[in-house]
Amino acid sequence: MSRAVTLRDVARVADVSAKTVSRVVNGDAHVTPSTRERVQRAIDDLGFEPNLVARSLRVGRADAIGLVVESLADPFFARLTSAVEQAALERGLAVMISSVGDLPDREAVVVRSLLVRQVAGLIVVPVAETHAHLEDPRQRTPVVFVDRRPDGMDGDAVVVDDLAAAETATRHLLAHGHRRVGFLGSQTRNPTTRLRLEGYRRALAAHGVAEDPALVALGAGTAQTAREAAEQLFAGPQPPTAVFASNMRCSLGLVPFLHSSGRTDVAVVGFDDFPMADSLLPAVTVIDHEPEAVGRAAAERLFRRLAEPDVPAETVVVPVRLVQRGSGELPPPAGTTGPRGADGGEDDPGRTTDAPVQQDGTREWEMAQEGGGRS
Amino acid sequence: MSRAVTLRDVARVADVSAKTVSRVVNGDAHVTPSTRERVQRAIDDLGFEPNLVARSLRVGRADAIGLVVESLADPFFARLTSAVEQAALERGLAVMISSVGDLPDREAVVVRSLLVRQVAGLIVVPVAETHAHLEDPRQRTPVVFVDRRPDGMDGDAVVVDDLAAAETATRHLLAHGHRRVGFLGSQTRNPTTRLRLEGYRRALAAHGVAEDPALVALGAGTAQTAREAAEQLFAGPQPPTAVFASNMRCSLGLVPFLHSSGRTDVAVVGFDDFPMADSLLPAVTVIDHEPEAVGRAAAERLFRRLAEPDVPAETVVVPVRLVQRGSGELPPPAGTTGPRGADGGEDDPGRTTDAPVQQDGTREWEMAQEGGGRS
DNA sequence: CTCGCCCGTGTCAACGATGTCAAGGTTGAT
DNA sequence: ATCAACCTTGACATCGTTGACACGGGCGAG
Repeated sequence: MSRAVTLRDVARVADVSAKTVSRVVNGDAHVTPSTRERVQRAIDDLGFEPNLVARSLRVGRADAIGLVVESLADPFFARLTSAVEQAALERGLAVMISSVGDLPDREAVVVRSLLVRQVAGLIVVPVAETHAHLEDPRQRTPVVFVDRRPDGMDGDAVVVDDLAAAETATRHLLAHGHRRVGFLGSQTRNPTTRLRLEGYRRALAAHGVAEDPALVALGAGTAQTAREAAEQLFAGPQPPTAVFASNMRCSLGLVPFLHSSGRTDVAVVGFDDFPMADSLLPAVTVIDHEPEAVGRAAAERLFRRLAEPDVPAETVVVPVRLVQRGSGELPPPAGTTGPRGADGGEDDPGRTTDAPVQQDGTREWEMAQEGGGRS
Repeated sequence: MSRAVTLRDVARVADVSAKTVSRVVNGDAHVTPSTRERVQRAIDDLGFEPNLVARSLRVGRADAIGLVVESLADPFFARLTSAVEQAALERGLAVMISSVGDLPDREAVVVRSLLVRQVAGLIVVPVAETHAHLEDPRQRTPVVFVDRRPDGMDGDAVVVDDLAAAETATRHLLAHGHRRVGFLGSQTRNPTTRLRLEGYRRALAAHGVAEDPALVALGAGTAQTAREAAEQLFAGPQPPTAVFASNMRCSLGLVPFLHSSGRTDVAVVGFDDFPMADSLLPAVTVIDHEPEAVGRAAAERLFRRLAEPDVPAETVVVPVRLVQRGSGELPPPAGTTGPRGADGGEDDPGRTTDAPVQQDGTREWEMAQEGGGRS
């Protein structure tokens, strides 16, 4: 259990000052090659590794970023996390990760726990109802919001156009003749859910369909509770003939329920693609957005801000697309349909791009200046 | 952009020394109530938050643990990570995470990057071929291996009995009459894959079935490459009638391939449960082990070691069970079967527990002293 | 040749917290 | 009353690194 090797140890062996060793370690150009070589040899001989905690204290910032997500068990956030971690590693930054779970109040706690560790920046999936706990720290630590933006806060964000995407999904079902379209979501205090619910409502309104409160099931925070919410949705006297599952966990609860109860005739569109979606019968139609793309965009945005603290805030809108696989194109059972035929003419065949611009596969994203495009 | 509030600032306001503030912050009992109250008020007034980086430097350890997994995009590791993070949060520890991806050499890099940040301990899913890069640091930083144990290393570990589980899975297929059973796995330098392949071989041998190299497909590191490997498996003149997918990514590649090519008559047993497995037709039979249980057990083990560095190393074996859902019980097509009937008498009906002991739902795990149970 | 500049290197202090030790005060036992 | 033991509190050094600054020497410009 010998003490770790420090700069001073190296300095003694190389017969220079600690400062010079520091210069070599940090690749400072102002070191004579011969000195550099001597120091380097001492470093190698002793197996010196710089203590990043000490460095962090000295420079006032840890070389780590914090990531706060809703749930790591959700494959969407897991893949997002993976992309962030990847991008951070390329820049030599560590990633401290925290998940909030379904206790929104914990967001403030985990954010604080990251801030006291002096993270250089934060990427946050906002979950809490208010974000006052972020206002103050943002003066010192840049924050990039991802997946959604908290109410009334400006700043950098990487989002999808939830409202438009949800409206598209719902219109898709309506266009296939459904009039009793269910909505499955988590909490309305979750801004994402609220926006998606609003999109759902707009689609209904556009089609002149009155909203039936019995068709809106909320409280689906996990696959388990989503399943229960779905059960209730179908327990009523007039169950839906189609359902919009407004996030991956909802799909993961809804779809197994429909399968296990033999209701695979119900049309489904899910928000977020999920594993196996295209191997089910029918395969599940989804609104897809790549979590890796979202994660990477958020990380890049944060890095840019760390490099240039004073550039104006940007909102990156990640495109989504409707992937038609079958479940979303099921017709309603005879007798429940409205005036339109089952083959609604609203959608393009095949894969339809509903987002403002199509991703081109590189890292070019549509960028919108602050405030653009949100309602 | 005002400077952060420090101990000294609080000390000045409360008219005490910095040391006393430190005592209050750390709950030291030797402070007069009146002083404590005065200091506390100053802390609240100023909004003081201790700088954990400074504390870490002083005490020589960061209050964070490192977690190194193979891939966060794999839901198994994502859920494991979630459990570790949860357990760490309860103890006020941060979690720094790194994934290795499919470049085993990166393991040493990411481990190093965590060590220089002075993590108090590491939880590592071993991926690299050698773990010499861990030998030395382990003197200072405890390491718990999880999911598998690297060759020839002792120390704390939380594992599943890969060999026995894979043998069980393969026997299950053989018992249902299959004689051409395929194996889908990643790399044989991955100890997990090697053990599972060995289990597969033992099952074949036990049933007197000769191994056919054409039925062993390796190199499936991602769902995509797994799909390609599966395609090759079925491209040969004598394709398998059953396949053992030796990890989740393999299942995630194999199953969609079988579905999209209309080969849902092929029997499948997967290692690791995956989302939607029970909603597919046929539902997928799997060897299930709870990633949350594995993660939590690893975290608990690490915490115990941090508290008592000198207790002997322990290996925690997490139980697995075979979950029969249909795909693993499919009979071989007529004409390919051996002497046994389709309804092999080897397995119990319903859910079978193959691990040494059944988990009882609490945190009691079967503990094995070092060296027990591995071959 | 001299002045000034830059280059290589070193000295010193500081980042913000805490361990060590000691001072002064109080309490209790004799 | 006296002394020991204890309690509260503070001064100081220190964790390992880096920023600010200084110093001496070489070199180019005038």
